[in-house]
Amino acid sequence: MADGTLHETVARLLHAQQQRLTPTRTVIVDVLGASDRPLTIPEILATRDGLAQSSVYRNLVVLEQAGAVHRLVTGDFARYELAEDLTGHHHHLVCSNCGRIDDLPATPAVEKSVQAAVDQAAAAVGFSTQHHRLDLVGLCADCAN
Amino acid sequence: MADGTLHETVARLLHAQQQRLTPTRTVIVDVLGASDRPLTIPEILATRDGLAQSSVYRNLVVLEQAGAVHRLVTGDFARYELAEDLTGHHHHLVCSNCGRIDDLPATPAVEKSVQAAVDQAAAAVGFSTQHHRLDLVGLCADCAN
DNA sequence: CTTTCTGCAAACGATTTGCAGCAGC
DNA sequence: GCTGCTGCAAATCGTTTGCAGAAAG
Repeated sequence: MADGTLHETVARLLHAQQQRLTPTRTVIVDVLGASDRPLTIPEILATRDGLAQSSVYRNLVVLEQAGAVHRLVTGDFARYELAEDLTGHHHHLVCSNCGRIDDLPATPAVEKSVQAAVDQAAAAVGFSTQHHRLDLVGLCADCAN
Repeated sequence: MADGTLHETVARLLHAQQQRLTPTRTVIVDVLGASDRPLTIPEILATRDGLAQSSVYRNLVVLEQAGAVHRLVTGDFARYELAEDLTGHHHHLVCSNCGRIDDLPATPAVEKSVQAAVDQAAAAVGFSTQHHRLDLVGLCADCAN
């Protein structure tokens, strides 16, 4: 997705919540958009000087409520990524040794069978599925040696 | 799994780490084993009187390191369940409205396609998969109305 | 007896919030 | 001007840890 389009899309999501696309929010969206994996708050802060920690926290809440950003907690602290509407559906590779998390683009074959078989089982117990999360836990290339 | 067998299995896991199956640990294992969904610390504390919060936290760490208990963080705080070795592989139904999490037994069909297709994609980027986590996010029976 | 477990209370650290100043409309 | 955003510092809250007594071997 081109940057211009990304900014426009986020701006639209924010406006729907009576929120603006401020400079700080633009920076956060750019940082997340430039990464191929979910980032922690310290990682976001480290990319640019002049970002206040509390502002990043606060804006991530706003961006998450607007549906532009997704929060995920796997280890000891939270990580953030652009919402799948903006980046496309994907899964995560979680390294059980070093905690690193990478993105793995979804494969159509898996998606289809997951949706079909699991949604059916879920519906049987009265659960209406909105979306799913699939994480693979194992050793990343570095930790596997 | 019969209770006797469960206790024996957990005791064996603990002994492998030079740890004992103490009364508090037995209680925790029983509480988790009696539940069909992962429990929070407050929920565990509420089931029995006389449990000290710090002891529960400390013993859950020990039980997790021994491989008897699994910790998962989805919302604002952690939840615990018996390890899949003891309960069998399953997925989670996460209610996006009330935060409730229920277990969903794994279906052989999905497992097979997930393992095959996703593991292959992961291996292509140098990742060696140990296991996977599949959560369905949506509305539980109560919240769907 | 020595080592481990327990419970209390204090410490910790990631995240949240109150407040005063600044920017946008 | 009024309303919302920012940054600082203080508060919050789930979780961890130090310590002294109790329990297990």
